[in-house]
Amino acid sequence: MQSSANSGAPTGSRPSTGSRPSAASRSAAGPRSASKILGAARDVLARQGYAALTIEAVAATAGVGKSTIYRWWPNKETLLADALAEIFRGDEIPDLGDTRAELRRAVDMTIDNYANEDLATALPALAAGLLPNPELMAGFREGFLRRKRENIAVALRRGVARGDLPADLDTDLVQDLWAGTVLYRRLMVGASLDDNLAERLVDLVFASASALTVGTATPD
Amino acid sequence: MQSSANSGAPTGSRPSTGSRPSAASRSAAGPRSASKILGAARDVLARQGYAALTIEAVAATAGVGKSTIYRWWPNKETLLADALAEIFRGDEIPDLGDTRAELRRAVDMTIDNYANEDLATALPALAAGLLPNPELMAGFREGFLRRKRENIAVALRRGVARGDLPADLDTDLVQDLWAGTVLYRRLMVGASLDDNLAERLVDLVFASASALTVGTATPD
DNA sequence: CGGCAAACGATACGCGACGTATCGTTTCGT
DNA sequence: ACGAAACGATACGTCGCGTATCGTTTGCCG
Repeated sequence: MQSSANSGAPTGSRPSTGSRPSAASRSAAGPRSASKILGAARDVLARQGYAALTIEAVAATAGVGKSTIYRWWPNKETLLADALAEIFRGDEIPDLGDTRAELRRAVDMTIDNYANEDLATALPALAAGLLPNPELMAGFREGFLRRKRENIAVALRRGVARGDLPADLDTDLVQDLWAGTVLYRRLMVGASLDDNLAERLVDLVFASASALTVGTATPD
Repeated sequence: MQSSANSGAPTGSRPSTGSRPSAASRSAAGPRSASKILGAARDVLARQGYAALTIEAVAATAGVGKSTIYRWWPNKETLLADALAEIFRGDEIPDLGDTRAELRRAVDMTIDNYANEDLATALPALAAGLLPNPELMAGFREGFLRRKRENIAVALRRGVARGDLPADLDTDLVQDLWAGTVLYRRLMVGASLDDNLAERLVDLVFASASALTVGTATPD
């Protein structure tokens, strides 16, 4: 589980520790309880579901005062964002020598992330909560999405290098397609996320090279 | 705007009026204020945003007592579901004689629905709120999604009949692809929903017929 | 080793929203 | 004109957010 390598400082827009890593030689303060708190958030989510995921429940579960949480995260959303960033997987895709196998792995990873109902609930709820606040939303995208997407983009580019995918493949659109379809099915339609879906989403990329390139769709 | 033809009884699991449309000739009790309330919900959403969309705000805007709302909708989610069902468009696609033009119109309609930030926020927030309650979620899918999707499926089937699309096209998957990508871009990525995107999503269906059929993806 | 500042836990508070309950009033069909 | 259904107002209990206060623990630095 490499995506949770960071168990450190919260990203709650009040950087405290992380912001001046060089200036003050020592001390400079920092949370002693961040990992305990994020762990408790995971716990509450897993055991009692998203609806029960309140700051007060997390504080109680972590054996921590509410004030400690609010000292490091400005609000519920930022805490939840940090907790989800640790839960959702977005690992690097190893070089398997086989483009199709790598892409299948990328899709499977997305599907796994949504397998749990509480995760599938928490992510859109969080995103919707963040949307009206551009600053928080930007932080969320940076901390939550960027790395995962880049890891998959690397695999896509390997496929391009192998000649299996078109040189001007739009790696962003491909990922939006995958992740969007999976999210939409899970959240809105309630359809199953099975092997068949995964396989077809991979097929799609191979079958529709012309529509997934970065150029304009219909050059005239 | 044909999708909002129903301005009538709420779907809040307490059907009252709507459930026996034939039995009692008339009267039989029913909300006199449903349309006022749903209109107020639209109003609050449009004018003050999703965060301000509370039952009490809707009641005040509608000039209605809170109790009247709770008399017909068991909770906030069901009211919101009915309000959104009236707001989001899902019209029939007219027969234009041109498959590509019809599909483009379908995609544009989805994009339009998400153009407004409050709508783009409200829908995933609502869906996430309903997800833990299967009964409410089922009602929402029935009342909100089914007609819109069927209208688009009709256009897709016309394309099949014209020979422009493969006979075993998976019309559900196609729609998940479109709607999912648009939702994901809007909600998670923050990317623009422009003509280029619409055009490429339409292209995708034409270019990847083999991956979008109802059969198994990889027959062996 | 002693001191000090940061981090901490507890607790109380104000606020707003949900959802319930009560009650007198209006509407409307018969 | 009557009565039932729908209504509006209002008060209430509960819960969770986020703030504020305060005394206590921790651990680094001299």
